[in-house]
Amino acid sequence: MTVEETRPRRRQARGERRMSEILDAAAEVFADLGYEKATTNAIAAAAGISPGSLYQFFRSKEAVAQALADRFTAQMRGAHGEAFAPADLAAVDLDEVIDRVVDPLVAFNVANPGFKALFARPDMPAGLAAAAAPIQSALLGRVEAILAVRAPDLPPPDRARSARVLVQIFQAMTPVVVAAPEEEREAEVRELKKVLRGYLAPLED
Amino acid sequence: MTVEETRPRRRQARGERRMSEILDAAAEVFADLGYEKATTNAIAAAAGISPGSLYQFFRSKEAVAQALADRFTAQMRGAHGEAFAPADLAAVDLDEVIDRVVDPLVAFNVANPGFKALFARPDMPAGLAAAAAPIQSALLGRVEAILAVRAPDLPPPDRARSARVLVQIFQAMTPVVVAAPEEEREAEVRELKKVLRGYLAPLED
Amino acid sequence: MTVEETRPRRRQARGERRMSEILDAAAEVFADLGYEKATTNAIAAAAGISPGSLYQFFRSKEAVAQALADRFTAQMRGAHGEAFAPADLAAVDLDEVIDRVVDPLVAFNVANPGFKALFARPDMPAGLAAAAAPIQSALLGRVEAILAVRAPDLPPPDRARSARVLVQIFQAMTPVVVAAPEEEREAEVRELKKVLRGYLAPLED
Amino acid sequence: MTVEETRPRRRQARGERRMSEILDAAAEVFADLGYEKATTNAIAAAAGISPGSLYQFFRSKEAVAQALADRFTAQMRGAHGEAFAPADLAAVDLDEVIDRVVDPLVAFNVANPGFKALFARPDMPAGLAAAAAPIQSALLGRVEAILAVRAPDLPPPDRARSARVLVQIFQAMTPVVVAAPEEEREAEVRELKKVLRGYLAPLED
DNA sequence: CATGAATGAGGGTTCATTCAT
DNA sequence: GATGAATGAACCCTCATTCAT
Repeated sequence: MTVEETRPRRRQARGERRMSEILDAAAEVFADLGYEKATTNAIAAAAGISPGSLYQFFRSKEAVAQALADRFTAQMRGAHGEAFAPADLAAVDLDEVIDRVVDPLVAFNVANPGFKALFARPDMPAGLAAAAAPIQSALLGRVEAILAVRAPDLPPPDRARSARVLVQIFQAMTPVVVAAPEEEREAEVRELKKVLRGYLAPLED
Repeated sequence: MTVEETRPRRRQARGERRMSEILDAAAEVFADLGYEKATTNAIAAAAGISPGSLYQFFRSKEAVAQALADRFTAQMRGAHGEAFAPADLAAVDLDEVIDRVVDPLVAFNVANPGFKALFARPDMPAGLAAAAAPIQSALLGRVEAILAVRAPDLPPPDRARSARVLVQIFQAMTPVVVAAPEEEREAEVRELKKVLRGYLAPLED
Repeated sequence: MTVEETRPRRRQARGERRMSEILDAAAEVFADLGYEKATTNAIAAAAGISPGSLYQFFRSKEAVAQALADRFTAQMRGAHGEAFAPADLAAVDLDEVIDRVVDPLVAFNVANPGFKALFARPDMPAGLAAAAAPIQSALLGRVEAILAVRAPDLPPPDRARSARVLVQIFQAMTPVVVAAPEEEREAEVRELKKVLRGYLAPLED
Repeated sequence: MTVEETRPRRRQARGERRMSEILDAAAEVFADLGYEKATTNAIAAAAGISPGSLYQFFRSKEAVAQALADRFTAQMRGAHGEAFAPADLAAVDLDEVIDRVVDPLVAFNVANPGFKALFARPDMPAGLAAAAAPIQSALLGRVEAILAVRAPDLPPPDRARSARVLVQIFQAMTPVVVAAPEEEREAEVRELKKVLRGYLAPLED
């Protein structure tokens, strides 16, 4: 009994490990070559498996990217999950609000350079954009929530647009921050925050 | 004499028209599919010619993209060539400075939706990035020049960085502006300008 | 009347000159690149005409090679036409017989490097080999005739075979002779003659 | 252990067999059509595989020809490897020397009709000629060695030239020998030997 | 007749995917 | 489950040939 349960479980566990390894490899290859130029054979090789094995875990190249997107989404959610929780959001300084939102996001992007490398590319199958959507909309929702507290007079439609603008700014500057050498990263982040602040401050009056 | 001169001229004219048509088609196809997925046969078909004909005008797929880049560069230079000229740049209102820089650029991007579509993609051969570089650095230089006048106290290194940030913001938000439906474009542009102003204003003191 | 006759004649003359120029160009290009790699456009360009014009004179690439072969054949016939004539063939020294046959052939091949370059290649359409056949068989016939006089005891079938062998030797060594630098050509020809002599001498007894 | 070793070995064996089959097919197609006109798809089809499979074993069309050249070289080396060994080369009859050199070479060429067909063509990429060079120079070297013993008075430069001439004769006449119908082959070989003898004999005095 | 742009079949090669082992 | 050879459609590009001017 114990044996019978253990074996499948081990199998499953090994399978999940394999999938994870494949995704690691895929993240690397996608980051290096871009979605189009990355070959499934290259991903399989980077994962130390055969092309055939890759297809035992993923139905297609796109499915690999999808799964990678999902994993990124999950990781990201974890990364800044509780950042916004405090109810005293209204009381705190604007700069601190920005810090609390931006810092974990930057940390995540620095830790996962493959993320932007994959999703910044507009040359991916439609399905991929969909996979990236949840994370985008989660971020959007939270920024809107913050605006609702910090700029209560802003009419909802304007609020939605402003949130979009803020997210856009962030996403535009992230690649530069990630690509910057360690010692200049701090300065780049400061600029990013300046931009956000310059746009946010007038909304708060 | 007239005849002898006319014939080559006509030929040349026809050739240039064809090249232009091919570039139009290429802009469309590249915009739709991205550089990698765009096939030379598709471009030829979109231009209403045979694959072989395309190669009478362009040595390779990359050469087509190169030529397209060059054409964009030339068009863009024309589009906002004199926008910055006024020597009274120091006297004028910040909002007007922004208007004078942003408006022609937006107009160009709206008129040439393929531009961003092609150059936003990081999956292109090295040569292409080089083709896009002049326009980017021209823009950068002008923004720096403006900063030199409007924020003379800013140390040059900071000035360079600020210019980069401003250009980045612009380039990040342009796709949204271009993609927006006619009736909302104005509003999007307003937001873009707000962002730029929010970042610029503190630098001027 | 005079006019009516003159114009066509001039036309014809010009046409024949054009054809000749094309063949000159073709000989060069074929010699440089080989039959397969030579493009009709390259031949036309070398002849200073347009691709379309080439096809006004020759129905196809193969036809050009055919005509070139024919011209070579004619030239060659002229080159050593009377070399064998003397009835005193039986009296003369073997070495002189060889000289009288070999020298004009070598001279022709040196003067027309394109000849071997084109016909030494086995990658040509079947028709071309046919075009080269007459010259080959003419040469063969004359060598047989010589053998008939110099080695009258040789049974005809053996004679034919020997003739073939002699021609083969000659054709095998010609490219080397042609390719040799001026100052070594003489020595190469001497070797060629030695080989021929070594094979011929025993037949004469 | 046995199993673990057997599997890769089988794989390798199958791979080598496939490579060999492809080379067989290539030899045929190259022989029929020449290097240029031979298409990789035709080779693949002749080998009973798909175009893609061919490229699993050979990086390019040229690589196929290269490998074919290498195989020919190896086979040929084996074919007449020990033919020249005897130290009593000086004592033996000239005719027997010729027999011992010519017979295995002829046998090889009869057994591998594709060999000459491929290497006689001057229209191949530069790399191919290089692949054929070793065999040529090996033959050349051995002939020179023989001359050194049989015609010791010949000055080295003359010896080199004579060796070249002998090899040339052989290579020029081989195609005819190979192409000859079975029952006439013997006679052709006899002629070939006569030519060689006629050139060699005077050198020996 | 000349021109040279236009044609389009076909060549070498790649790669996502499948399948026999 | 794993392997990696096999597949074949599709890509970029060439070139012999045609045809409108």
